[in-house]
Amino acid sequence: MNAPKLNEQVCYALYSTSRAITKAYKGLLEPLNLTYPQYVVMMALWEKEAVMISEIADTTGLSNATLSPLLKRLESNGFIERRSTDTDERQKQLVLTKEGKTLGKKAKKASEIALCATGLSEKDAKKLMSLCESIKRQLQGS
Amino acid sequence: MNAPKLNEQVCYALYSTSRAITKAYKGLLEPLNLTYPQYVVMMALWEKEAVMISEIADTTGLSNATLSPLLKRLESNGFIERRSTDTDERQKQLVLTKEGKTLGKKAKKASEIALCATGLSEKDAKKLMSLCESIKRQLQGS
DNA sequence: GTAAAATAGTTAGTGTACGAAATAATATGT
DNA sequence: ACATATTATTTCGTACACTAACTATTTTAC
Repeated sequence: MNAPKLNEQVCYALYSTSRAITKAYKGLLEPLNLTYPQYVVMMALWEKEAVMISEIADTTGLSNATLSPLLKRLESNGFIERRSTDTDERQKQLVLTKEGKTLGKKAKKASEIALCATGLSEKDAKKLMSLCESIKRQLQGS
Repeated sequence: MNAPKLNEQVCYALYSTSRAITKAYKGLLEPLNLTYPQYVVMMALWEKEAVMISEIADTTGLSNATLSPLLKRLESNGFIERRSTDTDERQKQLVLTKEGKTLGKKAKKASEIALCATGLSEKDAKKLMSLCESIKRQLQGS
């Protein structure tokens, strides 16, 4: 039958590998009280400290609709605070709590273990990331 | 601050690229009445025709809990049938309907357009897939 | 031959993910 | 000035995605 085959699909390779990695991260992030998507959002915050929700949406590529409840969970876990701005009542600023900042250092170790677990050489890791970047650029453009 | 950075993470590169591709597929699969995960399951079925649910779980890496409702949707859309086996009342066999088989040919075109949209050369596509395979192997083993 | 272990699927509960509609506040055009 | 448009975020509805608990059928072990 002339139908697409699972093992020939670049897209499936990325999809399944991404899921495998998320699973591998689970054990590393659970002690930190984070899920993988929450960890992604925290990474965006560790780099910038005080940002609006839309900025996080831009840098992570996650939709506002996804972020809204996720950020509430991060807040109720005590990692961030959401305060509205003085100048514009619509936008909300995200600020790391002391606990949220501390988390950054612990997470550093988790990310190193995870990279190790992939078994990638530094060169392969770089290659993989550049291929991914090129795909994203291409898809954005079209 | 000594925290992990988004753009240095192989894992995030895969995670975000996979999401970008799924989004790109959306427009291609919508006319076929399929979501991306449903399309993945259908690919597994187009290769083997009559299989048990656990086999699909093995080949796709999706959990039974994920597959159970997804297969119900595929059934209610008329692409597959789920019948229980004579020999073992527990297991259910998945069989493609005529419509389900026809879908394979239409999907072939969608998958080609999607691969094109990534902008990858054949060589890069192969490289990417082999890197992904190596990561999955490594994570499975540990 | 029957109690206990194993197996195949489903269900429950939590947390993404997204598009589209809703809400609320600010900016703009006349 | 004030109706209209724009912007920032939330809510709604649908569909994954996973672990753990449950149900229902075999196996197996004694």
